[in-house]
Amino acid sequence: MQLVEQPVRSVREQIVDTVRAEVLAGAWSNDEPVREQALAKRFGVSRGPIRDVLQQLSREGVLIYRPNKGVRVNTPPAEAERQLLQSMRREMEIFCLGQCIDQLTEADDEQLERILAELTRACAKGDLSAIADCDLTLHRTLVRRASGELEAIWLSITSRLLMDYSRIDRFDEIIAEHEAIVSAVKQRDFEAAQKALQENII
Amino acid sequence: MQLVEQPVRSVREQIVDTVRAEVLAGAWSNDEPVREQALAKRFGVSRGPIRDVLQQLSREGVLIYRPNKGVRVNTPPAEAERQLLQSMRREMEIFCLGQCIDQLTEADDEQLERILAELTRACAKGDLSAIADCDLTLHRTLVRRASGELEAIWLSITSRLLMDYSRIDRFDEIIAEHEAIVSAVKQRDFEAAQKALQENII
DNA sequence: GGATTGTAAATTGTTTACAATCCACTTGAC
DNA sequence: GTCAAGTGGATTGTAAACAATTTACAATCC
Repeated sequence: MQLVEQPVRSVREQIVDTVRAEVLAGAWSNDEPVREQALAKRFGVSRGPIRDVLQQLSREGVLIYRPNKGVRVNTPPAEAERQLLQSMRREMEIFCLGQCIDQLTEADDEQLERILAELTRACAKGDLSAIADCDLTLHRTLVRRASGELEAIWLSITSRLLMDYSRIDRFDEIIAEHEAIVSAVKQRDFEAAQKALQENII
Repeated sequence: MQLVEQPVRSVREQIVDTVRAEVLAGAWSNDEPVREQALAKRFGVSRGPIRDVLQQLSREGVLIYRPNKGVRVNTPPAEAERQLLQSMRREMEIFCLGQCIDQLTEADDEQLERILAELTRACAKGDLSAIADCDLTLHRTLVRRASGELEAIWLSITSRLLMDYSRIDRFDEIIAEHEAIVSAVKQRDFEAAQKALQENII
């Protein structure tokens, strides 16, 4: 019998996160189509689960799907849309912060620290894919604590915003900004955490 | 060769819209699980496409998925979440209205009128499922004209908000509010349309 | 009697096979 | 030489069979 809520992510979820991180880091070409069979072979599963993965990432806006033509990497949103999405992302994260900050546990703090350490290591190595994944995961952890319902919406907004993540190169800024967030959260200082979030989401 | 953007919806999309409308109208029980095979038989397809449909509706928040246990109807969001989602929905629709109102064509006007007529007919018959579908489709049409990218996000917000649509019974108000929206849009009156939207999204 | 274990049916998850569609290239007429 | 239709390979869409998991119920033990 299972005592704690399963931290075990299904195979499909792992593939989703892996592919998303790679796309956000710019590892894939924008024009080249994504082939189902190639991914199936790479991850050692059949095309069925891969199709699920591609469908989910399409709904997130990371990939774009056209009937009978498969999927390809999506393009970043236009400036007007980007501003709207940015505004919505801020609104959501601050809401979620307010919802969850008072019921966070030490285990949550430790997890945030782990992600932060992983982010630092990824920056040191210049591993864009890992950096994108850590950045997303850190924010996502807070959102999820507030509401699993909102997580899916938040993800489809934020993924689109990070579509040009590969342009980012100021690693030191990334680390500093996320250190500020984690530090404020650990002290349960809502005002400071909110401020740190605002400055990170630009 | 295809000149206009394909108005032909795939079979899966049609099933998605049908099931969503039924769930929003309260036609399905909240506790009873949704069985893949039953749906496959009903729509005359195999389980593959049905699984795609269920996955999409789960990501929209209409259904909720648990590994190895299938899906069931989701519950409406809590009050705090509801207010956030409502605020985001308004923000999005008004943004989309501003983006699309100046490039709408007469064909768009006619489509809006058709949906409005369908909505009126559905209200006369008291067909909750059709009412929910028409309501959603009318707003969705405007959003889609502005941006296909935003449509998916908007849908996952609005579907959750309409999860307790079945409570609605003031059919005359529904008709009046949507008539106001369509009327203002047809006159390309942004201010009036914005006001009508604000009053409809409460 | 109540709890626990074992078993069979039902359901989901995955794979495999096949049909439909698309795409690039060839072929042929003009 | 250019453009059109045809053709073969590749890719996606669907269906059906198989494996893994869950669920309900019966049998067993204390």
